[in-house]
Amino acid sequence: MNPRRPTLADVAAAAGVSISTASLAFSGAGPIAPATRDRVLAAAADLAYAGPNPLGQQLRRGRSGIVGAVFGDRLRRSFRDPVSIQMLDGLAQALGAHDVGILLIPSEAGEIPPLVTHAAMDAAVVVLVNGPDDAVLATLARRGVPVVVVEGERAGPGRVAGAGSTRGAATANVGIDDQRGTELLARELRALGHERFGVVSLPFSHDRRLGVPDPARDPRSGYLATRRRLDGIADAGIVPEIVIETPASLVEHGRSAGHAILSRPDPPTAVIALSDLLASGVVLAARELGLRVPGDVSIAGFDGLDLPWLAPDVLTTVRQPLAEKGRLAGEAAIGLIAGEPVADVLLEVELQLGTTTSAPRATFPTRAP
Amino acid sequence: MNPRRPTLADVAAAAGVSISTASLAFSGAGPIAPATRDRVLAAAADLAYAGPNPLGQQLRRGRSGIVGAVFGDRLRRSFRDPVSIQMLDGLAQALGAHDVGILLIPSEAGEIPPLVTHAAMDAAVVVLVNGPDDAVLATLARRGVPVVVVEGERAGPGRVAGAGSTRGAATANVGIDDQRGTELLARELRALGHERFGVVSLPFSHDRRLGVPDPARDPRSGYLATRRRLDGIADAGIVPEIVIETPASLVEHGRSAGHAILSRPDPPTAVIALSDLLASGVVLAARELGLRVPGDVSIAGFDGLDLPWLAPDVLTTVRQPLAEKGRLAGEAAIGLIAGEPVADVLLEVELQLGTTTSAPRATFPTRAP
DNA sequence: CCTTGTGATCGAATCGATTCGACTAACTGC
DNA sequence: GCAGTTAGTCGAATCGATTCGATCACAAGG
Repeated sequence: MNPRRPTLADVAAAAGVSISTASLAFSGAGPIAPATRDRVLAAAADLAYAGPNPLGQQLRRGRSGIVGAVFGDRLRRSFRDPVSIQMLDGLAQALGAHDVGILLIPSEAGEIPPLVTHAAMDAAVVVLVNGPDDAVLATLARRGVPVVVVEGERAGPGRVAGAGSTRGAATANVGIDDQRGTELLARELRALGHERFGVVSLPFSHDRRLGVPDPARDPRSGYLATRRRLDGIADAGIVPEIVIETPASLVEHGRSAGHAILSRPDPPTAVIALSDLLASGVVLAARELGLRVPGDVSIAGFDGLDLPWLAPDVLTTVRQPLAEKGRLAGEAAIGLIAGEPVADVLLEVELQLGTTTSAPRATFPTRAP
Repeated sequence: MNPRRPTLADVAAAAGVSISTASLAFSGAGPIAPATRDRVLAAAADLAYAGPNPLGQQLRRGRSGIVGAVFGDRLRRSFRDPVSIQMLDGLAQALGAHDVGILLIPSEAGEIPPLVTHAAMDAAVVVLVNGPDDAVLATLARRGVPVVVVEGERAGPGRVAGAGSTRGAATANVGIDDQRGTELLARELRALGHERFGVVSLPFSHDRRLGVPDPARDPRSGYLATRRRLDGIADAGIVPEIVIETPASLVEHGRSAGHAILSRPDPPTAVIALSDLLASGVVLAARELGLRVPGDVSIAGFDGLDLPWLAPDVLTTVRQPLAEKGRLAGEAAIGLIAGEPVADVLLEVELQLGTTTSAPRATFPTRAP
């Protein structure tokens, strides 16, 4: 159709000015006579020139205006979870305020997506990290891409980025206090009088399965947030009677796990699920089994989501500031790109009591109905 | 720290070869002696050179390797809907197969996001379009970005892209047969004996509200998919007793609308919701009002999602191939980028009967319990 | 009248790669 | 032994912009 899109040079020629002047007309960075600018813009309109080619700008500036968002799974799975979405929403807000775009990078287990190795990005936000030696992090470090890790290794005071031989670029951490969250929850349930616990866990590692964890697979090599939440339960001095690992934070997995736990001969009186979606599945399972919540079994979650379909029940849970977490991750990325020193962030969580927890049913029936 | 990242020129110098030869060592496009290549790669490893700078490649190739995905709303809202997610998942798969990344572009009502005007992209996928004169589409056309429209204007046989003065780039359409979908659904309910209908609608336009539609606002200027689904109901010869517009496809909005419709003095016997999420909210509302589904009221949706929390009910709905739609949109984008002619796609939908619809309760009670 | 200052414009270098055409040297075939 | 290939390498142009420093004209100041 058309031989070629017009370039700044074409516009300059048509307006009878030099390329540098034409550039000034668009960027406004430098003195230019209003008449000249108008002439250039008129010529641009004439040629249907839609503004400077971003590719040229990017090369010149050494910036792509893009931050990669690496999620540790297929989008279908990651994004069925409102937790990821709210995070992403906060991230988009923070980056959008600086005209920075988000490049979506789903990362299947174990593989390094080509986008991680080849795509242009000024920084990356990596969510759901396995260990600190994650291959994705290593690749990004080698490329010199500044990285914000969300829910990764807990930051120490004197933390230094870039392990190994490769001098990696700057790194920042953003996360919540998972461990304290489940500890609060577990202590609360203990205080209510519960002594026998079941736990429905998030996946330990990329190697997803459903069932009772295999001791041979060390949870300590798995998702850090999962490990911390389990540790929090242990911190409260609780040893669960049964732990069931799920392949993902989804209602249906919670439901299966709930059935597995609650249809045992003498089920625990309290079930802690490591996410709200899982917990809501456990509530559904309890209802299906004819158990009253919290009369027969107390159920608690983690995240603080709105779960409209659980009405009239309201889940007892630990609220974490999800959008805030995303926003801070975005701002950290912006800071790293600007070359500023960026401090690690650990967000506080908050116990939020709902209607799904209460004291366990008495072993000896009381006289009240 | 380090003065500057090494470039291909540095590597070439270190290996004692020319820049062009060094380039060959990485790209493999052209003859090169194995020994030379090894020398170059060794030098690269030595300098911690992580491969050619994408920015340089992009400028040279004239391709960014990025497709923009424009969603007509905040991510938080768009992505709380599994419909968008599954689409996005299919899109990511198709584009990922060609090493093309997705740039996320949330687009608030009315505004043109800066990313649409400034970001580098080889093509764009635009979802949830208002009218064909959408400002975003116009901007992309002016920039010469090929566009795949999902759920936009229905394609005619001799469709020509680029309205107005700007010779826009190529365009393709991908969508489903919404109209036929709701028509099937409505006919089915009619065949069951229903005569009095309520409709819970998706938003008509960006101007979101909740309530009975204002006749002053012409739905014909709003979301095309919403309009088509309403038209399908009309095609079945049905005039609903009440239509309620919701601000978004979310369970809680369906629940509110369900309460509004079902708590009327003499409610309709069948409610058609234009999405499954809305329909599931209506089911919840019915349960809360003590109505039996489908005994007292039949409820149907649209999309064909898994709704685990509705168990043991299974929604009667119209299944649309969501991931497939995303995949096809991605492949269309790839085709447009390659400059191939791309045909419009209209995907078939399928009526899927569940447990939430049946014949209406008889006006004269039958003797059976 | 000459100097100094300033606003407007331009030329050329630069960002980091790819790729075409030219050149060299070694190798084949007669 | 010489013409014709061919594999390997290199120089230079190119992609489309930004930006620094130089130039030039004109006005103000002494």
